[in-house]
Amino acid sequence: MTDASPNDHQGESPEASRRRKLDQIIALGHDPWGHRFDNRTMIGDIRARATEVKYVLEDGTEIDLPAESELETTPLKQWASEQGKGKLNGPQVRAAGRIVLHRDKGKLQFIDIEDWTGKIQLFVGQKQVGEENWELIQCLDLGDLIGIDGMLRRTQTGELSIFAEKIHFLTKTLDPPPAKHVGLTDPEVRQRKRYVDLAWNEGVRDRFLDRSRIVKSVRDTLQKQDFVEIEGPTLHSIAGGAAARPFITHHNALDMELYMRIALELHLKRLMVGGMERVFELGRVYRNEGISPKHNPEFSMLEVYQAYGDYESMMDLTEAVISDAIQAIGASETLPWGDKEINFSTPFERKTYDELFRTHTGVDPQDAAAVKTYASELGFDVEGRHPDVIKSDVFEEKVEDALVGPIFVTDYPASICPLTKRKTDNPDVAERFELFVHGMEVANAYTELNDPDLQQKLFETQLDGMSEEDSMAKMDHDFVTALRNGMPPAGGLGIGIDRLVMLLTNSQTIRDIVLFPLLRAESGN
RNA sequence: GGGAUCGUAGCUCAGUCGGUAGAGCAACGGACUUUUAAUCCGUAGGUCCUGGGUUCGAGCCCCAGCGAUCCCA
Repeated sequence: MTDASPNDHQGESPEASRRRKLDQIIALGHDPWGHRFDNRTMIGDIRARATEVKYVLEDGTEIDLPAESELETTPLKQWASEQGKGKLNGPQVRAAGRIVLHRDKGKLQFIDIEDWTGKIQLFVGQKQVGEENWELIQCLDLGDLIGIDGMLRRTQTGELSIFAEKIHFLTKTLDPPPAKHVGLTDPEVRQRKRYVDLAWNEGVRDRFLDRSRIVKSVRDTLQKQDFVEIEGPTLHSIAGGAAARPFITHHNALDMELYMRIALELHLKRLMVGGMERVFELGRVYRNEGISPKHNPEFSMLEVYQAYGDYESMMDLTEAVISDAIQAIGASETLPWGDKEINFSTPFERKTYDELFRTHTGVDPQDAAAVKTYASELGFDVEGRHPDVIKSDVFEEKVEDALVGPIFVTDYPASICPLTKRKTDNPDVAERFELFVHGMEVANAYTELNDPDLQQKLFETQLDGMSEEDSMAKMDHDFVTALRNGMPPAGGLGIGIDRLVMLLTNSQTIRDIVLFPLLRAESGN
């Protein structure tokens, strides 16, 4: 070692210490930023090879080790001495990962490394790796990325470990990691520095990997049923298809206002006019509204359209999408939700809007005067408002939050559904359902309105007491023209992917399942 | 938009009545070749979110701002 005085580095910050080691790594002739590292085995796969570790007696007899569960109670050292003289032998392996724990016993170090399939302990001895490699090992810090060549064996206590023959330096981490086993707790920092959250907080990476599996599963389910995925425009000249305030932007060359899309609906329906009989899009939509545990301004939406179907075919499809997604993450039909549970066994419960309204309010949904009185007792502004708008306010307040589900709420008041086909025998009721789970709206589906004249009329009708922002009815002449060219009768379905992921991963806030949720810009930057 | 709570070492958190800024982990020096959040001895480390105010004196009290979390609209 050097002849530096004992307290040479006293008082240096954790970061300065890491920079000093970085320089030392360079001085030792290594690249602190590493290079390609071929032929490694994922740690999960290495762990699966534990059974290949044998105890070999002096006469060459190979004996299987006791099961992992027995090793917890019986020290391996004691077991080995009962078998007779011999030594442990296992496969030669190469791994790479981040240093997540470090126990320094002087001339012997135990280093736990982690890749995205698991963790494993490294047994690193000065004598075993040689003087040159040992000097490099003195430059390791928590968070560094290293590679290792060695034999897979077990320690005396039975811990599966790679016994290092050579350590390769792959990348220095200059920022000190958060407290071990505690990680980052400040939700703001966890979101701003998602890389740290992912690298160090328990379960975060798995949750986002589950999100990917769910999204893949949704696509697989639809593709198995011959739906094709398309990519519609995200810049719209009319922000239609939903009731929401859009983000507004501007195209310079055309000198025109454009809106970030708030829904996928109207372009997918245009495609059905064009003969694309089963289409879907799974993509981002943008709504310029408040941020809450259930709302991020940009979020992922699935919309599916099936020619010659109706809203009941969409119920079956919804159940298939969700059941398959649960399987894809290896979960069971009964999932935890905070201190409650969700039972996703199919078929989901189905109840009509009016039925639920009556149950939860005790008011006859057909009696507009009674509903109005009830609403004003709840403190709603009722004067000059359309009866169905009033009813809808009450429904949101008294019914939605009380729904545990999963439950399909069916048959909505037609007047608040300007894009939905009416029931043949009752034009006041729309063939629509919404799926609710623990008060959250997860899916929304219609038998699609394909009558161009009625569509035009509904676009022209602004319900009393409903602002343009609250209405789905935004005149879109081109869409009406499309319908005049023949859109088949169809079922359409929208699923909020973020909410589905929340429910399946027991995440109470959308910010835990969106990698980079919108945050205010950091001050000082 | 309104209300409540919070912001202290790299991380997690204490901080009493307004009176010299604390711990654990991480870091640094030392001991240890079978440890499991290793252990033991020692050392260093602070823009107490920002700006004002009250006070002999403010991490603490008051005002404003910034940021966050939760609830409500």
